[in-house]
Amino acid sequence: MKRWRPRPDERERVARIWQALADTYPDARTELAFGNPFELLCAVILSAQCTDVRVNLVTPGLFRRFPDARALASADVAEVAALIRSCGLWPAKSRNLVAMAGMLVARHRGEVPDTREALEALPGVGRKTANVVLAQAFGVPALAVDTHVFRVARRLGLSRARDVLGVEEDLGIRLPQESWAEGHHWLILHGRRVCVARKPRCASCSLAADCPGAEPW
DNA sequence: ATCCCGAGGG
DNA sequence: CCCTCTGGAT
Repeated sequence: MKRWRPRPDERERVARIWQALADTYPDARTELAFGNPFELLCAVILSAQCTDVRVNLVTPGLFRRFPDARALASADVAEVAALIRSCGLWPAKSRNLVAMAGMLVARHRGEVPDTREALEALPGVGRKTANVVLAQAFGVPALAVDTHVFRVARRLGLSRARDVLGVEEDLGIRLPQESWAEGHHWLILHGRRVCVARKPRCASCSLAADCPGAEPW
């Protein structure tokens, strides 16, 4: 089995893409600002299938009532559900939040672990959520690939954009070291504002010069 | 009607 | 691989 290597021209293209995203979305860092890894982890779990606006609406109340893993671990699931109801998927999310906090207390002294294995072992935490926490809370090079990121990568025609791992590798090769925390947000914003699912606004896309599918779609 | 800052389960 | 779970946006 031959080891995959990015072609030089694609490396340069990806570098240009990151630069364009950085220039286009200088406001990305402030969109999700949380005080500690615990709050970040909870907020990312809440954000599944739901906009950041609604997440930011419920998190203040949630964290005031349950400030840390120890408090949340002994919470009544129904009370958590009531606090996060407007975020959607609340049956699973509330159950997972309490169970997740319980595991933080039982296995990690109430702290958020900093390894992929430990994070993905938490209930309600998959690869995407683990990558967000790794990158934003611990500065670990990990690109979170959600449906927005995946769609953008696919339209850009990146060589391994057939699956999530391929997208991580395609885009990760040229993400600047100091930008791991924001890279994910740039792509999210781009996927929401410009490279939208139904009718992408290619005319006002800052990546159009490097996108093979700029016109049709 | 379709899709989404997913994950778990069949 | 498929499906379901919520509510909101478009």
